[in-house]
Amino acid sequence: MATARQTERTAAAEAMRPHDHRDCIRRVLDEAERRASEDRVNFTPVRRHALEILLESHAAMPAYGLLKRLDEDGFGSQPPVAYRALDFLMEQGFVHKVERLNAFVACMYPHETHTPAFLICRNCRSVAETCVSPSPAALLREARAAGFAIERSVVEAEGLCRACASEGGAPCS
Amino acid sequence: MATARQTERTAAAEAMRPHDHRDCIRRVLDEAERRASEDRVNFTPVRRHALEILLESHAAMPAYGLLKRLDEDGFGSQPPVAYRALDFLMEQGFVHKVERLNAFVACMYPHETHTPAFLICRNCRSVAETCVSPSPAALLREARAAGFAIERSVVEAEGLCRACASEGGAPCS
DNA sequence: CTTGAGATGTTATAGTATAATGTCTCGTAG
DNA sequence: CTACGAGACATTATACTATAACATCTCAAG
Repeated sequence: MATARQTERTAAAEAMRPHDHRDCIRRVLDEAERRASEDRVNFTPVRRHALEILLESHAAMPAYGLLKRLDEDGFGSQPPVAYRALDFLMEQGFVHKVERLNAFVACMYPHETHTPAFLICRNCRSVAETCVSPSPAALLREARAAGFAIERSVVEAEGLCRACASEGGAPCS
Repeated sequence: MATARQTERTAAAEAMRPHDHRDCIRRVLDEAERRASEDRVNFTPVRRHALEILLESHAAMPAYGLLKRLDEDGFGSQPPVAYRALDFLMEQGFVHKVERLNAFVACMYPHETHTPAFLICRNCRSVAETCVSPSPAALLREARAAGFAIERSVVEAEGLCRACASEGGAPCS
């Protein structure tokens, strides 16, 4: 597990650092492809293309931003086009919704179910996803005491990424 | 700190259990009142009444639900009425937004700044707030490695509360 | 007095999401 | 072969959430 831990430790740092983004895209897209065919789900062109669009950056994209892109690329202009694709991608775990932003990001860890945690830059909207352990022990204790069955949870942390901080809060290039 | 820990351990259980809710209301309202006068902020009638409305239950209330109530009680019918009151209450830490629901709940711990964690029933929308420790160590490590400065964070856990589970998922009475 | 900040009033609009219904396609059971 | 049913997609309409922009009021400090 040495490599896994290494990856986990530096995932957010990597996501926020300039890097060859085509690698992210290819890696995640391949994995999604594989999972989809394995699970016998219908990874149609509009769904695949929606994922590709979301993979283009680590920033969260609003549904209507995605819709605009899909429309430009000939997939239709009505809201359900985007929301249906997003619903599918979220069901498969390929995409997460960042509630704080009402926006969506491609999952960087599509290979495993997990509790996502996000570092959300309030300035440039970049979103670094990290794999943290499932809900903290304290929360699980609380839930058990309350007879509450946790089905899914998320951690959303808002702040300033390194790039925006060093620019004094100015927008990212 | 024995009492504090006791409280912390059972907070969610208490919130989700039937209880004399007037105690919650009075306790939190008194505390808010005290804090407001201490901080010299203007706890105006509409702001106070908005908090009272949110305190009436442990369920999350949408902004337009609050607005409807405020309107019925003579405080005006336009969206800014509700959103301004909510902005104030959130700034003071008297109210939290539950992003998952686009809805608002009165804070049960208005006496201290904290990282809220919510147990959100997907069925009846009841929200139990618990005081967990600030962001888990793993997330802080990630953030530090990424040069990301966390300013605020929240944990939102969705699931089924005891009441809804025992009713087979039927709505709460 | 006056003036400036905070609170509120009012109108308009932007942004997010889903309901409801119909059509199309394609695999498959009969 | 063909009728059926499920899933995907098309289309229209509408509901819900949130903020911009500007006018007015009030009251305490200078």
